[in-house]
This record gives sequence, C-alpha cells and structure tokens, in this order.
Amino acid sequence: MEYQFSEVESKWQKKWSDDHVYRTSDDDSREKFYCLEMYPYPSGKLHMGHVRNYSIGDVLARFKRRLGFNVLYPMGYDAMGLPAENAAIKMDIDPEEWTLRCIEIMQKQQKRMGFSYDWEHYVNTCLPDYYRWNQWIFLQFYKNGLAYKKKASINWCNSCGTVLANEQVIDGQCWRCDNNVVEKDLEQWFFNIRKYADELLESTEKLTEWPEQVRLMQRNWIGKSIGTEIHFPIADSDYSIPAFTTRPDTLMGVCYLVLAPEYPLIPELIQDSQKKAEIEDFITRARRKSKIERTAEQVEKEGIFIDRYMVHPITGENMPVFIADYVLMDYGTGAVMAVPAHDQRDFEFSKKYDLPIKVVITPDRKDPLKLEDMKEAYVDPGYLINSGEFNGLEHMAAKTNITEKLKEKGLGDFSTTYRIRDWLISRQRYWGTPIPIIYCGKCGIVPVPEDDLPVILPKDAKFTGEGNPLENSPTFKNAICPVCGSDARRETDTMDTFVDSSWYFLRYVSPKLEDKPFDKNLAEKWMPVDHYIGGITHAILHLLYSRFFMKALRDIGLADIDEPFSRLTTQGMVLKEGEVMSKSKGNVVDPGELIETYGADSTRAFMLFAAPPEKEYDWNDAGIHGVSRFLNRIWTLIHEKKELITEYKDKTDSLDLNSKADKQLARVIETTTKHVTESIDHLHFNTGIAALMEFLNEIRDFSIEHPEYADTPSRASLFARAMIRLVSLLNPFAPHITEELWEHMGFEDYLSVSDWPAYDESLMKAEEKTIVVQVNGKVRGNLIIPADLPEEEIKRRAPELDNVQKFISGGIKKIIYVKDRLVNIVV
RNA sequence: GCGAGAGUGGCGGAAUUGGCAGACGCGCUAGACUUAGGAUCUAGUAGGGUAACACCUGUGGGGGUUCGAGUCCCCCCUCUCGCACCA
Repeated sequence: MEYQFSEVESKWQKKWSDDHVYRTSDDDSREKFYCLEMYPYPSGKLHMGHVRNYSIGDVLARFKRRLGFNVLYPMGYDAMGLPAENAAIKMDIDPEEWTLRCIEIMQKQQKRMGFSYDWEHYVNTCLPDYYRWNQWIFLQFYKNGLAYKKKASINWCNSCGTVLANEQVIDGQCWRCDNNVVEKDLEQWFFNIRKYADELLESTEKLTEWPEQVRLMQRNWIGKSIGTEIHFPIADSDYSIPAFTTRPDTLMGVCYLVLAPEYPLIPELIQDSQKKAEIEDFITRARRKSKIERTAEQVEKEGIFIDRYMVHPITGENMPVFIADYVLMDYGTGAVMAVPAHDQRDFEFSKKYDLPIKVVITPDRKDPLKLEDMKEAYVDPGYLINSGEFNGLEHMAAKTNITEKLKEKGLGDFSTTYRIRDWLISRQRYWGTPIPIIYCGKCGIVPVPEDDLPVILPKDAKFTGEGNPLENSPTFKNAICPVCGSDARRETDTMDTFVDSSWYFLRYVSPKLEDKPFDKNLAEKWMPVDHYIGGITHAILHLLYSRFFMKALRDIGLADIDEPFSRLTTQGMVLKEGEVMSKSKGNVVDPGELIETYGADSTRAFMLFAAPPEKEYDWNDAGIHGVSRFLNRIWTLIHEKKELITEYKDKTDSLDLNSKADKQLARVIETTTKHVTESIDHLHFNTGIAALMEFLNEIRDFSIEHPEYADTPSRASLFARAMIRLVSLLNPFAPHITEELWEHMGFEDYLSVSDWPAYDESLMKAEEKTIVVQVNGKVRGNLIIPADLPEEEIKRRAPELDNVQKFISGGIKKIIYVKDRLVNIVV
C-alpha cells in the first residue's frame, strides 16, 4: 500500500477544519500560549520564506497545544500597500479586487500546507472593519498629542510619488524601488515616537528572549547621546544658536560654529551680507545633492563663511560662523560647535579652509600634545590644557564642570539627544488608511467625529500613475465641516501601512469586535505574544513601531501591557545560489511545485530539517528526497505490521524486557522522546528530526534482527510502543501522515491534540556502558563495563587493554576518569 | 571606520558546552531485486596508509592554557549582516 500524500493530506485538512480541531477558546483555564507569525503581504503566491516562517510557527503551536496549552495561533493579511495600486495602474483593476484575489490564492496555499491556524481569528487590513480602527487610534493619538501635523523637510521618492519615513530610506535610496530620495518641504502627519525614545531604549533590556542582534539594532536606531546643549550668542544680534555636543570638555577648543544648510535662521543672518547671493547659491547646491552624495564616505567637506560671528560663551571672543554640508539638520540642533583639534571632521574642515586649531586635551600632563605633531584629531581621553580655569581637569570631570559653569551663566545645560525621528505617517497614495481629518476654512484642522468612522476609500478614484488618486476624487475630497457645517476639504493623504501592522496582533484576539479595536480584557489575557516568528528584515521598523504602539495604547488606557512580544525568533532568509529570491532575478522557488511533487509534510519537514531556523539557507531541493523517503519508510513499516500494532497498542506499558536488544529499544524510545521534546523547546528542529530518523533506523534494525518478535507478546508490545511513539513525536513536523497512521494503528482521537508523550527516566538507564580509553588524550580503545562498576575498578581495567598496553610502556604518571565518559592515562 | 555573527567532508549540517570530530540527511561507489528505473533494499563513504588491522594527519591560519581544545585565551585572515560625517 503506497503512501498517497495528496489524498491523505486533503482528507485531514478537511477533517481538522470540519471539526474545528484548532479552534481557540477564550474561556479556558489552561495556560495560554500566543504563537504569532509575521503576517504576509498578499502579493499572490506563497514563497519559500513564508513556508519556512510558518513551518517554524506551526511546529511550536502544535507542540504547545499537545503539551496542554491553550494556544492562539492566528493568520491574516497585511493587505494595504503599493503593489495593489501599481496593479491598478497597470491592469486597470480595482486595488481591493486585486488584493482580495491575491489573498484567496495565498490562503488556499496556506491551507494546503496544513498549518494549524484558527481561521476565526483573522484580520485583513484592507477592509474598512479593520482600517476604521487605524483611524480611531489615530484620533486617540491626536487627542493625546501623539499625532501632529507639521511642515517638514521630508524624504520624497519621485518614482513612488510619495513621502518616505526615515526608516524607509536605505543608503539614500527608496527601500522599495531603489531610486534616489530627494528632500522636499511638505505639510505632513507625524506620530510622536520620540516621546517614547527613552522607554523604548530602556525596556529593550527587558527583552531577554530576543536575539541580541535585534536588540542592538533597536538601541542603535534610537541612538541616545548624553551631552550638553550650549548657546552661542550671535554678535550684533539678539539671536543665540544652540549646539549639542557630547564633548563639552572641549569647549575651550572651539574655533568656530557650523550650521546645516537647512538651518532656518540662515536667511535672517545673511540678509545684509554682501556675499548673500554666493551663500544662497551654496545652500541651493548643498540641498540639491541627494543624501547619498552628501554622506558618502570620501566626499570632501564643503562650507562657506557667512560673514557673521558668534560669541564664545566663556571667553567672550568672537568666532566665525560657517555653513557646511556635513552638518545635518535632523540631528541635534542642526548646529555644531567646531573643535578641530578633537574632532576629525572639524580637523579636516579647518585644514581645508585654513582655520585655527586649538589643542585643549592632552593624553600626557607632563608632555602636552602639540598641534605640530598632529596628523589627525585627538579624540581619546586626557587632561585639559589651554583651557583657563579648567586646566588640569580630567576630561570626564571637565564635562560636568564646564556644563555647570554654562548653567550658571544661563548659556547651556545638560541635554540628551536621540537619533530617532518622529514617525512620518503621511503617504500620498490611495491604497492605505485615509487619515480621518477635515480641513475647514473657518475651524482649521478638524478630526472626523468617531461616529462618522470609517472614512472609506472611494470607488471613483482614477489610477493614472500620476499624483494621489484621492486628490482627484471629488466624492472623497469634498466634505462638510463637522463643526460649522461649511464646505471643507478632506485630508487626502493615507497612512503608512506600518500603522496597520503595529497593532494587528491585538486585533487577532477579538477580530470581529464592532465597537472597539480590541477587547481590553481579552488583550490582557492573551498578550504579550509568547513567541513571534518572522524575518530579520523587520528587525527595526515593524518591531520598533509595534513596541511604540503598545506603549502609546497603554498610556491612553486601552490595555495594560508594556511590551508586545516576549520571545522573538528571526528566521534566516531562504536564498538561491547565494542571492535573495526575486521575480526580477528569476530565481524564485515555487513551494507549490514541491507540494505537488512531495506533499506538504515532506516540504515543511525538509525545510526544518535542512538548517536551523535562524540560519540562512541556500535553497537546494536535492535533500527533500531524504525526508520524503523517511516518511515513506515509516508508512511501509507500519502497514507491514498493522495488525500486530493494532492488537498490542493498548498493552505497550507492560514491558517485559528480556534481551539486550529489547532493553536497547526500550531505552531509545525514551531518549528519543527526551531529545525531540528538548529540540523543539530550543528550536533545534533539524536535530529533532534527525533523532526521529535514528529512531526509525533502530526500530528497523530491531525488527530485522528479531524477526520472531511478532510471535513474542512482550516483543510485539515493545515494537508497538516504539511505532506509536515515533508517530506521536513526528506529528508536529508532519501532521498529515502521522494523523493518518494514528488512525490506521487503531486510535480514534485526533493525534494533533492528544497529549505529548512524557519520557520515563527509569527506562533510560543502561546496564552496560562504553568508556573511551585514552593515552595522553588520544583514543586507544574502548572499555565495555557494567553501569555500576566502581571507579577504582575502571581505572584498574583500562591499562590492561591490549591496544593500550603498547602505549604505556614508559610508565603511568596518572589516570584521569570522567564519569560515564572516558579514562585518560597520562604517561 | 564602528558594532554583531560566522568559518567543520563533495554539499546541508551534528557534537550532552572542555571529553570518541563529522550524528542525521543529500550526493557518490559497489551490490541485490527488476524488462527498466531518477523506485526500493544492503554495504561503504574526512584525507593518507594497509590485504585487513595498526598507525599518522585533520574543524580558516599562527601561538597559548590543559591530562585532554571544533569548543577557552591572544594575534592574524576571510565572509555575511547592521550602522555609517550622529557633533
């Protein structure tokens, strides 16, 4: 009877679904386990990365379920985004229709893989019953000062025709289309994530079950710097320009001040300058450069003196003010105090423009550092020199001292700066959540009243590929002011789709709720997610935004939860010939074909067997035969012995172990159980499956060596015990075939929800053990001894081995014994 | 440049954390069964060496600690990822 995977797999998929085997219960006293996978963007087909992601999650969900946990294991779709809109432009199809069609295909494939999702816990972010809650949350944020609008110099992608968040600009290029990003000034909506910068940073420490790499990336992204903000009054004016520095100890070494080209005060400062035109020209050129040009490594710093001077806050000396392209407007205050002797960039700038350099820190007090000896800036610790009243201070102490002094004079204070920017959420696109705001000529910015939600995307939009379709939809754009009733204009920007994914895991707990985004009690019951599995590509954006959302929602009072994800696993990418699979490269492996050829069980088990979850895997499907063969061997063996197993299946506990082989098999049953249990716990699925393969090999050896076992009741029950255990342990990796075999062996309940086997330590003890005998650390023989042989006896017997004798003729210095493992004879 | 991680057979990968390196699988070789097999089964498979053992060498390279090192320490090389004029 040959194994027909396609029949068996669809049979069980139907049964599981019909009988709601994986349905989650909210009303359940068992310990909860929330297993979450990063939901997919429904681009159409499932790819190998998805298969890997969901295979990992499904094993965990199935394992925990069988261990007696009440498991929430949902799936949904991150359904808003550009591809649907591009499809609309190209194929003249409604984005919603296109998306829903893709979801249908994708979901079918997921079902075909047999993942144990509870499909009643489902979200689809492109439907108004989801995105209305994005709008609702936006309004709560707005009320609480967490959403605001401001004119901002933003990152603009000409090719996508939209604004991008800082996080979406990679090496100065658009994260999606790789086109160069340019700067533009626009009125945009922001979420105030900076407000949570400190908490996000601090609570990173609590995420002990996250990969260290991800925590580090988050920390770097937040980029906290502690320092001092110093005010530099501008000579002959009332202005004062603040500059942030982490090195206030070098204040006495300041030689000039440098402003970013975008610095807002510049037009006023240069108003009366004779060089005005020249300076303006410089600024225009600097701003026209793309970010990539401006920040490239070897680019020489360029600047221009603006004919103004600042007053040194301590000495009162007048010093020049420059504009330079290497100063960034979006970090610190957009102004830098230049200390050429102790900052490499300032050093280079001074050399280029022949500006003074003043050494104020020396590593050696007795032999002070001299400018003539310096080929580069000195940035290491030291003592202050040429610093008047601060001379001789150690530089760390000087930081405090000098800041205190500035504080006294009202010209500075301790300050903390973050690299992270507020999250720009406006997108000039159609296929996203409309921002629920109305602009009224009389009342200004008016939030859409909650009762009027959702603001639904119009059906009359035209997709020409130019501009925002919502701008050109009169039914959408024209509105009535909810406050005064006069004609008004609706906000036509939509939200970044990262808003959708920042709280979808909360919607899963009560996906059909109609009056709130999620049920507070249920959220507090299920959250945090116990195990979150997804790609490393989301290590910063999605995870940071979600963490921010959780904290913001907590402070608004929607749920008392600090962190959304307790444990995080970032699965390695699936590559092909060392490259990321992509349609443009034409190197995409279609899991659909694998399923057709080998079945879902083989496909997912192989994916897990091929490499540990966190590692990259360069796809090579040669190995899938091995897993497929393994499943077929189990199938064959069970069908050869089906009657026997059925007969003895209820007598597997009364073991009567007579021979060495019996005891050996009985032991392997237990050690394999232990090994597989631990390997799932530790996410070492590859070794878990390997242990099951070894287990099968043992059983087959046993049945070949003891063909008479069928006639011996004790052996028959031992054999049955082994086969039942094998099938049971294999179930999370290959759920369909094991469920079928379970049935064939005469069991009536679903294996997928039956108890996970415990292991019996008493059966794991061996009567005999093998001890390795070494001479000077090299293996020279084995000693097979009774398990309870005392140490002295082992040490006595080891040197007697034939092969050992010839190596110890020089005389034994000492003998080292490692319990149950080895004897090392030192000569 | 800074930060993190990784280098083990022809390949994917194991190694109870300092104790038999190469589990398990792929591939390959030989054989069996077969009209045939890219199906299945059996045996072998790190390199050298041997009739077979023995033995020697071996975890990117070089040193060190130890009875004993893939694992710990120091130096170097290579690769991958993240950040990158952050004041």
